[in-house]
Amino acid sequence: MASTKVTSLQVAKRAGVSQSAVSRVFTPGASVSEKTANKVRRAADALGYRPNVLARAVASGRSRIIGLVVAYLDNHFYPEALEKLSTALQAKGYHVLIFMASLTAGNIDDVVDEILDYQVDGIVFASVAMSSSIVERCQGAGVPIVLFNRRQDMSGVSAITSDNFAGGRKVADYLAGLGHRRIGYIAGWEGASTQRDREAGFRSGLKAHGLEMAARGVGNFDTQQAKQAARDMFGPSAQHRPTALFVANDHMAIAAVDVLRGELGLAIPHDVAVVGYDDVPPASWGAYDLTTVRQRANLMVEHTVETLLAEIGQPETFEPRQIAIDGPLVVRGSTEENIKIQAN
Amino acid sequence: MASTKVTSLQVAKRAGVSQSAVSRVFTPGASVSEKTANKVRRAADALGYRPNVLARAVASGRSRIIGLVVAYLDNHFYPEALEKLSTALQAKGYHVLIFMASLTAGNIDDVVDEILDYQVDGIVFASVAMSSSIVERCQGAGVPIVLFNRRQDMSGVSAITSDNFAGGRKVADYLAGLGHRRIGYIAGWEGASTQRDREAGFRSGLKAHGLEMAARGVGNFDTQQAKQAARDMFGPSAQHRPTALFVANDHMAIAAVDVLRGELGLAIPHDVAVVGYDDVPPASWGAYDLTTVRQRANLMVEHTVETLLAEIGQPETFEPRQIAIDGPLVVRGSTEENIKIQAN
DNA sequence: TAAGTTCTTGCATGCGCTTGCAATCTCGGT
DNA sequence: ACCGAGATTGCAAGCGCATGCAAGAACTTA
Repeated sequence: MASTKVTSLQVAKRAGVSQSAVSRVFTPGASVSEKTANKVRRAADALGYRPNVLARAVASGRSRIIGLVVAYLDNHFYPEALEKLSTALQAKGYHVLIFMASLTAGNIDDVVDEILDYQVDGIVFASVAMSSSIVERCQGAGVPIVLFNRRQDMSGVSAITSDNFAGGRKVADYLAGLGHRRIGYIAGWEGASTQRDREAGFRSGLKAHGLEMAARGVGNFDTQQAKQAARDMFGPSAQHRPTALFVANDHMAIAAVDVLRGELGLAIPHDVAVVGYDDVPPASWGAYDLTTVRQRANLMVEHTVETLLAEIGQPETFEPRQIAIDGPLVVRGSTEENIKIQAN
Repeated sequence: MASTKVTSLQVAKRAGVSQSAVSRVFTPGASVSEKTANKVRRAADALGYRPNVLARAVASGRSRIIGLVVAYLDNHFYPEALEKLSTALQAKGYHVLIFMASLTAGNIDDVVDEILDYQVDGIVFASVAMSSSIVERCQGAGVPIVLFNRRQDMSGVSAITSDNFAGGRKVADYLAGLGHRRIGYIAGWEGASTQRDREAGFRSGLKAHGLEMAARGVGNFDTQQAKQAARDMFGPSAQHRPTALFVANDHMAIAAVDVLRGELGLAIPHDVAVVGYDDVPPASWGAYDLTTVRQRANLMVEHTVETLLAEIGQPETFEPRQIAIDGPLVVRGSTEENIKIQAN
């Protein structure tokens, strides 16, 4: 019904109250009597009035917009997280403004500037390499930030990750427990804490069993590189092939499986057992049935939202949090023949 | 360096010009001399000034925010599209505010209200069922909309899709050409034009070859339902199994393959050839190697952006566009034994 | 019932920026 | 050196809403 742009002033006139009264009615916790609130609501409904979020933002200094910086959406873990994050924030009255840090700027710093231009109330960095200049900029602007799926040992910024060290360790324990003695590893990108922690945990686990990494390739979280690493490690020219392979994430692990099985004709798990990390949906698909460490996206998102909103709410008393969420090892057919208990 | 919130007024003072001069310097196409522009830029840099996008938005009525409504991100086609869309819009100076229409409201109408509250300059609906009330609301608010991957035969709203009819037809042509005579189909959700068009094209293609659909299941774009449909169609109790199966999208096709191969022990393509639709990344993974019709996400996004910006730019002279982009049939190993020419 | 509280409400101002308008400049042409 | 067209510039009035403040209303308490 509403023609265009109904303002609070129009509602005020129709309701016979002041504009500020209207504003108060739409501001939770403001002081208004039931009576005027009703008058205002009636008028607002009749006119189809809805507060202008942007005007509200410039007036109040709070935009209820959260910036999300994300590097790539290839790895299915991120769309999943994005979906949950957006939904969770929506439920709290916030909304997500997306910024792709990938191809575009190359320079995350530029992206951060763009975000700040929008007066966001907070920023979530999903798997993005931080620099101290970024942190400074945000802190200078008084904008809380939280790292998602990345840890940074730097001036108190909050970071939510899964417990990658523990996860890596679990993999080592598990594979060693299965009797494997020659275990290879395909690493992710060194710049990522997820990679470093997973590998550290894995090595620590191996060590505890008196083992060492039998071979190491680098995939940089890229499928092509992961494939090449798998070829190098298991190809015809390779000697002393590992009997088990841990890959730093599922995305690469799947690529590796394709090489092992499709190109090299190896049977999984008979010739080589494969373990990934993340438990993205494709990991459970029949053709891969990949043993992996689950990242509990739900929990991670929950903590991310809670942490961010906590800091937005109480900037001065807020203490940065570094949360690492433990996730279970999900055993599937890529490591044990008999495992066919598949849920679905 | 900047402490907090540098305003145009501060820049103006420092540069010795009026506040409006500063504004003009940061407004492309405004009238400013090189001389003052330089003074202003120098001052702005020194102070670390950046225009407040929100204030600009309320003053000018243009927010440079595009709302994106998306139902689910499971189907990998959407993250991909989202990534490209966001990147493309970013390049044009716009940004994407995400709204999940899935679990949350149930009621898309509420989501639309929320979006409009943000004074977005336009809205992209990705695979969302539209209602005329939504369209009215947006038109009433003067906000251009474009449907992505959905068509709606309704009051001139723009819609960008792939040419699903042609795609379905190609599949029929192709399978018939391979000699298949009993071909099954697993449908998507009836409410989606993609489903209807693909099926219509497919049927039309079969007919041209003197064939009819040999079996039909319904997957509603959901993997579980697709699996069940596959079981029903190819399970032990089924008779006259089709020799080929067309599934309305890759997401379901992969699930179907898992059932056919994993549960029913059928060989693909020997026992049954499978074709999907979308060409999402997993379709090309070694374990599936799925023949499919490619949706050219890049082109679709390009047209979406162009259409939206065209309408934003010239609302009065704009003519709604319905664009259907043709995509090639990508032949892989799920339909022909010898196809192992895989790009990567 | 009067004094004292606690609630409500309107006023006025401002958030940071855009933009129509009118005044001022700049310059080429003669 | 003078005039007019076009380019610059500052002024001031908003954009739609939030919010401190002070005045008025409503409610307590004795």
